[in-house]
Amino acid sequence: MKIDPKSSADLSAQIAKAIRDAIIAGDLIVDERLPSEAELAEQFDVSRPTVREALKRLAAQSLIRTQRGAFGGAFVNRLRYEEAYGQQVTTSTLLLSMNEVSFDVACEARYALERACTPLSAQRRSPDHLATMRAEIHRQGQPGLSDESFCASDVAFHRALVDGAGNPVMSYQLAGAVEAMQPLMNMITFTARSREAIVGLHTRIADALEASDGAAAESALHELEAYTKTLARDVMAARTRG
Amino acid sequence: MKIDPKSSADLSAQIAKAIRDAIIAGDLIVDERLPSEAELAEQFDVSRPTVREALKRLAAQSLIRTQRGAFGGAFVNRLRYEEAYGQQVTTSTLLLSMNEVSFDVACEARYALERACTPLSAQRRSPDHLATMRAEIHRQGQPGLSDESFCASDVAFHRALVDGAGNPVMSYQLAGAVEAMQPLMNMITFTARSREAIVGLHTRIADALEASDGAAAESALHELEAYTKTLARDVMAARTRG
DNA sequence: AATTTTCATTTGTCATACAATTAAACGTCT
DNA sequence: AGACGTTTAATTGTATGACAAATGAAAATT
Repeated sequence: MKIDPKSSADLSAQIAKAIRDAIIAGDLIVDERLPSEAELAEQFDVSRPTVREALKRLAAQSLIRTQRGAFGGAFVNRLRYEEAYGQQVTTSTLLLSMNEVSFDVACEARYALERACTPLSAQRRSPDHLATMRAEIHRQGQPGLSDESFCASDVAFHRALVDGAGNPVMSYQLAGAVEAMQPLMNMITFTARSREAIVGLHTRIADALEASDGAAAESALHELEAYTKTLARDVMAARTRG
Repeated sequence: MKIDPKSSADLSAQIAKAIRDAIIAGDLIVDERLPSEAELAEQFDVSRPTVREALKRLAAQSLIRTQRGAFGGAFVNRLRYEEAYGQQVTTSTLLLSMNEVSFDVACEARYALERACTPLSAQRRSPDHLATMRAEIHRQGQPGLSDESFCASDVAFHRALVDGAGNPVMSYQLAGAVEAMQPLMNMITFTARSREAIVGLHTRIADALEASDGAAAESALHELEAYTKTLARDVMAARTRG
């Protein structure tokens, strides 16, 4: 685990990279304790603040966790799905907000990936998943629900759909695609009429999954994608006129 | 932009969160310069090393970049697809390696998502994408190619397939799913016979995309998934016996 | 006008010190 | 002996001050 003295990069970045590579390569295993900051400083021949900056970089990626006190220190962190979700969502959200991604492009990606889960979800969804979907559908039909709550419920519904596929890797991958869309969706004003249409499509999806009919669910998702794009287009048009 | 003095979390983590939230909320826009470290230290009422640790956390997520010298400082970074790819791949790779995800589960997720790109790729792939795929297929047929190079070429092939969909958000989302599998794929020894089978399926996929036949491409991808799982099972079986 | 020099600003790094936390080791009392 | 509080050593968290290195602007010089 060495650093390149003639590199132009920050020392803390180099040290972070060296440790990160060691973790990825399996030289440092989960829950293994890294040397103390003082020891690392000596090993890399830098000061402790520099080592600390490197460790904070790794902590920001959830690669390590630190614990104070005697027998504390920095430990290789087992990356949990939950933490990975969070990073995925943050990254995806920023990517969408900073790169002028059109609503249609983001929407297309999201629904295409979601449809990929549908056949599996039709086979494997548990009664729990179905119950969650039904509950969210009911919630979406409540009058007086704010647009933001409606969106949040929408995300919960789709998340249940994705989780129904019973593949945690897919759930993780989809988290970014679905949740990162939420800020974009929040720009839409959902009229009673459009909510009714969406609830109808959600019901069709839930029914199809209950009947283990993947194709029907996929078809409803296609329609939902098209309808969502239409809603967004209307919002844009109204905004341009106003 | 405030921090909570009674929180138990590290000050640097709180400060990083405050700035990150400001970026996500749009209070700090792309290329905007943050106050100098000294000013931030004063604003948050902490020392400069603490501020620096916070900034390094943000730099690790590519949220900011720093520049030395007069009129230098920390700037809000435009998150590029390339950087987002990198983080996605790192996170996904660690997730797969640390959570004892079975090969089948990872493989299923990858091919399911990839199939989601196929119909779009069949419609939109450019001659360039096709040429890349053909080139990689040719490469994969070369005798004397190492297993690692074969895997790398495989990734390049599938990446061209995904990019062919012409949706950068999908390409970004898929980067993790495809590249994170590589370490798992590298465990497989590809015999001349199995390479031939894979090249054959790749050719079918390329042909289907050239003919704009999404269904045929999807079908070939399904077979490729099944075949890959079979290969992995054989390796596992051999390892158990040996 | 072009070039060089100076200079102020800012990040990068170092050294040192102290506070806060924590678990183990130790000692005391029952 | 065992339960329970106390000390202690190790380690991270934070602060202070200093200097080096880079960098662009401004001033001085040719």
